[in-house]
Amino acid sequence: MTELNTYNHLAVEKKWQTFWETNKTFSVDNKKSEKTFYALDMFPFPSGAGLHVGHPEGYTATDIICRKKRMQGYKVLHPMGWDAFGLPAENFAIKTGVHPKKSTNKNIQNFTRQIKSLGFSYDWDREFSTTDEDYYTFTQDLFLKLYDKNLLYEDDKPLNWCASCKVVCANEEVEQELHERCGNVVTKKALKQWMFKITDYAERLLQDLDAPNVIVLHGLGGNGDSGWGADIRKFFIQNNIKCNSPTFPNSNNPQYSEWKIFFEKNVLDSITPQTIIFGHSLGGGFLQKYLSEENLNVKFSELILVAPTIGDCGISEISNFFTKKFNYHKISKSVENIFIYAGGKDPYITTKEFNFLTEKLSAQLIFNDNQEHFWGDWNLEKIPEILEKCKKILASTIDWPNKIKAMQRNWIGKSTGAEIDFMLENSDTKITVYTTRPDTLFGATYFVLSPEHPLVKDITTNEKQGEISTYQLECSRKSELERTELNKNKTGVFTGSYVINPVNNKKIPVWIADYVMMGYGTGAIMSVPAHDDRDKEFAEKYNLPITEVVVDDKLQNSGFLNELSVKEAKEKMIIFLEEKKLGKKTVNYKLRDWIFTRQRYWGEPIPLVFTENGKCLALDNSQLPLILPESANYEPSESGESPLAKITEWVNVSGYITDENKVIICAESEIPKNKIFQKFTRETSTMPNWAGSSWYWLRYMDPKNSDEAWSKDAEQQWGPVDLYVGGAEHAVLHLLYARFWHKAFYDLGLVSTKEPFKKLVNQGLILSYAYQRKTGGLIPTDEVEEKNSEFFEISTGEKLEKIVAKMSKSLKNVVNPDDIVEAYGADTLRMYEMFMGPFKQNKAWDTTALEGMNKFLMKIWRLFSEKEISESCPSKELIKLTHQTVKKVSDDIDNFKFNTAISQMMIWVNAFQKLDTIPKISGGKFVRLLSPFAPHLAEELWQKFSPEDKTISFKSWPSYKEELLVEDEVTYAVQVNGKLRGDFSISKTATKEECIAAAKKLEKVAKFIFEAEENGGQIRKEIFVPGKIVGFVVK
RNA sequence: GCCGAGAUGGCGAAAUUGGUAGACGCGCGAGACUCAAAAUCUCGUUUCCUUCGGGAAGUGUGGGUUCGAUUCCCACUCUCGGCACCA
Repeated sequence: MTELNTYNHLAVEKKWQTFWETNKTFSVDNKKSEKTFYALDMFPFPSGAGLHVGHPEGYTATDIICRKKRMQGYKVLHPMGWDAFGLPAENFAIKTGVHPKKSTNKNIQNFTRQIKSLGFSYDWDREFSTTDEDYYTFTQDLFLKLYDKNLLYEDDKPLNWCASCKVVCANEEVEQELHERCGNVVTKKALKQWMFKITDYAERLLQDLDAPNVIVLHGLGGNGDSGWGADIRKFFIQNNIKCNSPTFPNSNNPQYSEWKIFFEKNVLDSITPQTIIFGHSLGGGFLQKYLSEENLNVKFSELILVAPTIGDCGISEISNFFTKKFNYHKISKSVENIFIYAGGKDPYITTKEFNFLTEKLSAQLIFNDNQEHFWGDWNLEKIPEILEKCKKILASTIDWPNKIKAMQRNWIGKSTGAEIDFMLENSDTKITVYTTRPDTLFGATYFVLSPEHPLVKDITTNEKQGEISTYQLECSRKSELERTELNKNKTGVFTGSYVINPVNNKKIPVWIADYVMMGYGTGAIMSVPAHDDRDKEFAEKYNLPITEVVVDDKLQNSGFLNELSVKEAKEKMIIFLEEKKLGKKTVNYKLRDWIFTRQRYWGEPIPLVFTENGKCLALDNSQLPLILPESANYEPSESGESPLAKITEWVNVSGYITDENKVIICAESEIPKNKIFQKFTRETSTMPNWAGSSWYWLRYMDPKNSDEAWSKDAEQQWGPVDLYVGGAEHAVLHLLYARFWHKAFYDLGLVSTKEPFKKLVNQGLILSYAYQRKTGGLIPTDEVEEKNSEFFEISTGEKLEKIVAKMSKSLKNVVNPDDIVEAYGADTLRMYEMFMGPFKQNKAWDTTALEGMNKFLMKIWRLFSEKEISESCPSKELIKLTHQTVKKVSDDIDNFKFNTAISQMMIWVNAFQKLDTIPKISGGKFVRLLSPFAPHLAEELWQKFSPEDKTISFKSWPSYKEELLVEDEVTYAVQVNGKLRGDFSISKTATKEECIAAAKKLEKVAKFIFEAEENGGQIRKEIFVPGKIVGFVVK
């Protein structure tokens, strides 16, 4: 092979990486731009093991999309950084004695080298680590903002304790009773901890998972199919959001009663808690009147009143809409948020009236001096404030995989039911239960308290005291795991007391049993063994009575509920309970507050101090960053005390309290005159590693800002993240915490969107092959030999099965990206990982297929270096192929179908390699299509096309012409009775008759029709699908 | 048990308003080039039958709708992932 044709991937890749780095090709500034795109990879924890081949999978996908967006003229924010606080770094430090700061920095260096070797187009000027003082000063600052917002409290209830890591963990970090970090059993331990009130946000975290549906109500003389109302509908439907803009009857001469009937028939049912309603002019006026007089079943999300009529405005046609004053209080209670868009030049409604309405509805007013009535056939472009609003709605609507949304819904665990009060027999003690089936109250035949319920000691009769205490002790000794594992065999003890069923005054026995948990509902249940499996099992074991109250969705033995359906009975029972003050409708969540503090060294110190009286105060902002002390003994303790607690000179400090009730630490000599010098002790716990990752996407927008975590301008410019790519393992950890903090930031006015991540995509895992014995044991790869596509264990000769398994050191099937880059190059690794299979699916690593990809890239190299690039015009066929390829690759990138995009590029190469010279116009398009996938090779090739360009990165993305995609001649398949019998080619302009005639002429078709006719059939039907199929039905 | 995703050649997989199932790649087979090998190129490669023209079957299973179903509907089996005594 000649020197000319050798592609030296090591040299070429290094050359371009250096070029991009020294020229800061991918750096972006924050100057305002119309077309921006923010793509984010879940930033990695820089582990000592280095990069896994799974990392580049997601990184390559975002890189492809970013490189394409840049070529399409977008300003692209594509950052990378390090999530470097946390247990593994610290555990490594304890094992080796190397300070976590040192090992972390070393790991970051290694990760940086590895990631840079793959040629991703990150803006490295925005890089940071969560462990940087410049970064965690703002983690602490934000913590204090949330503390001031009263979202934190101290609690000393028993919580999850990992004895192996000697650390408390959040509920989200416990998987099947095991600590997700180390796999050891988690036990309960009572420790004082800071808790985040994530439960305050439960409803919003749940609701905002669902997309809104938008309804637009037009005004007087308007309709749903013209003007900006129709534009809004188009806008949302194009973005996959349901939108309805109905046309009201007789809109030139409207009657309220007629509109009301129409609204109730066509719109009302579609109103959900996620609904957003735009009402223009009379449409807004109508809705005010409707909400003022009628009750909706649900409180909807947003009401956007655009130049709303508010009363008699002198237009005779609508006088019947406003016979009496609105009940503004009732209107504002029907909806979460109201916005009013008003214009200073509105001929019908005065500014004074708008202000009046805004105040009455506690709405937000968006006022534009120059707007008139937002009317007519104007399109959305002409009403920028409404367009802005639509974009905001879209930005707050998340496009996430069902799986992740389902997991979050499940974790939040909302249920609706009732709390019902039961009275203890012969006593005025009241015990409340929570149930989702209030309809079955007549079937409650016994009553169970959790063993930890505070009332147990009060209600236990003297003779049962001993038995109960023994049982309680037994339960407290069981670990959570045992309690769950033994769930097949329920246990419990009778307390000796009875409660009275409030609907039938029957006395029912009170038991305690550990299948009822203190943490959910009220820690007490009414048992309906006929209609609950767990209650039934328990009742059967202890011979408790069972009363059936529902048969085939009909209530029976249930007094006033008899004959009702379950749904009706639930409603009626709740009304009954509320009227008699025996209970109330209740919503319950499984979500618990977020246990935030950790008893470890390697985390952000918490900027809180305690006075000598034990009062907790926040540090003044000027005290940040509160630096993690350098020379700590970072061994954790058995007691759950943080290693920081041992550094007495750090813990014990003095200073004074400011007028804002914040603490400043200083020497006595520095105290202002009117302040008292006093002692404080610091909070010694640290934050969990989730803290740093709960706001990092915002820091990338403005990473060098030393005054604030991010500026408003930067946030408005880039937020929210357009595309977020990472593994599904963070479904209820990072992704829930991040949404929670972001919503709190939204409430604080720090961000302009309700959700942080617009589109979320999870890549599949990259797995490896492993070899399994019949008995199930896995054999390391190097102890296996292959004979005729079968696998045998070398030592025993036993036949093994090839299976797919996670990469692991012990199986010796780990692939190191460094080795691949060295041997085949970054482009090969990138292309291979994209070609392995569908992006979202798990895939097994196959080295021979990787080699195949390398061959493909070398084929491309030879195509453009061995053949002359000519000015010749490609054939019609090849022009068509090139345009098809442009379309396919463009569409596939947008849809994360990288595997088929690459297939199409292979088809292109296979066709063009048959030529003697490569037409420059086609080749240039191809190289640009290739560049997001294999940027090094593409840069190198681009020099052959356009040596005056420094880089291909900003060349325009190729376009295609729709009309060139179809041929002049099309091939029709011909079917007889649904079976393929032949095909023919014909001009694409041929008529149906011409095609059918041509089909009948085909020998085989004629034969089958003839045979059918021989058997007494005839042509019953002729089918014609333009451009595709001609069919005959012969019977 | 509940929720989510999925099942197509020897293997990874394509195929969306229902219209030629298996694109593209890996592997395998044959050939060309070569002293030879590697690399490269060309051809073939769902299964079964075949008189070599072709024919039949075929997308987890069983039904249904249709001229026509991988695609839509009903019932079921299995695999993977998550949650789980949540009243």
